[in-house]
Amino acid sequence: MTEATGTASAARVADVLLLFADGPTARGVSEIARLLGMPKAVVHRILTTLVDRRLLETDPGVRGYRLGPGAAALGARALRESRLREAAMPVLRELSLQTGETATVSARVAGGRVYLDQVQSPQEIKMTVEIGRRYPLHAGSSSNCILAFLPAAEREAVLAAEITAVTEHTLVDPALLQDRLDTIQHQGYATSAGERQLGAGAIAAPVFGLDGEVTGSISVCGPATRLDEDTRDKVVPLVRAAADTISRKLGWHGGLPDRG
Amino acid sequence: MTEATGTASAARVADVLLLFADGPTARGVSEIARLLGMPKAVVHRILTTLVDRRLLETDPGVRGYRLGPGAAALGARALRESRLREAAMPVLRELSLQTGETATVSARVAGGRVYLDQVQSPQEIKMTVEIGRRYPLHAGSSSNCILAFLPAAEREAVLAAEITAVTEHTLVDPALLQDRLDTIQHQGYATSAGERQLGAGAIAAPVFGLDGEVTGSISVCGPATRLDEDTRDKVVPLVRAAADTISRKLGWHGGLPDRG
DNA sequence: GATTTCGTTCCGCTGGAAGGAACGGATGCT
DNA sequence: AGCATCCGTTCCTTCCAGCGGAACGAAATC
Repeated sequence: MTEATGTASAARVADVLLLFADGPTARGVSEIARLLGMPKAVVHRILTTLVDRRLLETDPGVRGYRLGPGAAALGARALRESRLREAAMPVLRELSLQTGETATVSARVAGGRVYLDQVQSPQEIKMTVEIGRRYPLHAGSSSNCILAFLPAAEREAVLAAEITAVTEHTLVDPALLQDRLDTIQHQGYATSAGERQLGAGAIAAPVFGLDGEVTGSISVCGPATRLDEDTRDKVVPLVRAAADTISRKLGWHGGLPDRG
Repeated sequence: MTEATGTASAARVADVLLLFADGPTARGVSEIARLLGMPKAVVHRILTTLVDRRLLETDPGVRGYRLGPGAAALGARALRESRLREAAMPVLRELSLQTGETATVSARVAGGRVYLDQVQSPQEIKMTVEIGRRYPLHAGSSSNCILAFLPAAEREAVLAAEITAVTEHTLVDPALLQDRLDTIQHQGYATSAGERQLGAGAIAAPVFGLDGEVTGSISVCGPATRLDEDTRDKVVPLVRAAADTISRKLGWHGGLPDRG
């Protein structure tokens, strides 16, 4: 929204581009102009340039723009060479081995988080996630983990925004959600059951970067029937230890207020 | 290079971003400024903005910038929802079934092409490609296919640029390469053996978009020992037919000069 | 310790982008 | 069919935001 850093024109380009990260596959000039509060002429010029560079492409019938192969090349590399992902994967392999469930790693992005990668459970019935898909921060344990450890200002901005139920088990009351975030912040991990996907359970812990800010989270997830309260006691310390290991790999060197 | 369309400032942003599509993982301000011929101050401002939007992130020791999770979110979606990919995948499944080899689909991007997706061969010894990785247009059959059907101006620009050998079997003489491109354009498909990767063989055909321009290519690839001259005669018509099917799905409705 | 090279900051000038308005085509509603 | 709306695109003038040369401190190299 506010652009204090860098140049406003570059921010406009980035904002236009990021609009394509979720929502409808194709968007039109007027729609984008309305969403970002820019004149249509400006949006049109930016879109033209991005098409020229193949970051976007025009939809067949000349109605609307969508992501192009240039963005694909960029993103595939971003996924492949993410520092968080590289630090997490060996730890996740271990974690998946210990628990027998799928282990995932997510990174914080503007407006939510994305799954960077996963190590799939060897079991026949298992949970898998969609790499690179963006999810909001208010539902699910991987999301809530990030939200709970965000700087207060950013956290409140998310809570103030509209909260839409993803499933019937999503917490939609901001006050209740705030309570849960307090608990998560206090105990250093998050659990969830069916908030983002029905029948799924997960245990997640936050990952911190060099500067001490939360850069993402990891989770162990599977069918809710297997991740019951008994197994949870066994899994929680494993997930927390794994998250710590990854944070340290990223250069983080601190402690959590109410942790350990 | 030349920016006649849209705005120059947006083009600068796109160019900075696209620089991260290949080459070193992390790049510095001065390096980018040198590569793009911009003042350091400008590059620095753009980078600052892109970091703010999480399309880029700063490397640990504050030395250099690299792709961030925002780019990952963008690109994952671009791959997932590419029209070319969606049109190609069912056809590639069929093609892989018929040939027993790996089938791939590539899209043209600035400075080369990227693999959008593949259907892997069921055999134990098989060839696989790296999704999202960018390759130059002068080596390999998937690449040459695109190059051969590019508008003359663009093709000559590629040929004029420096041609570096990827393996010992890469054609580096522009004249010889031009001859091959003529052949490909004439017969409507391309074959290669070990140009991009030693021991690998491939048969590729171009895919055209609504406007009749080549938007990418598909290939059947595997160990060179299995893709010999005998099997080639069987595979070529299958690949050509598959490419035609995909082109038609994309709204293309024309014929090739020396084809059929 | 000297020197190069880095990332970052400052500031005055100017040229390119902004953006309101108008156009023509497509679509949908009555 | 006629009307109204909404779309993408283009035009043109005004002005302010970004350009970019230069200077700075830090860090790496020799």
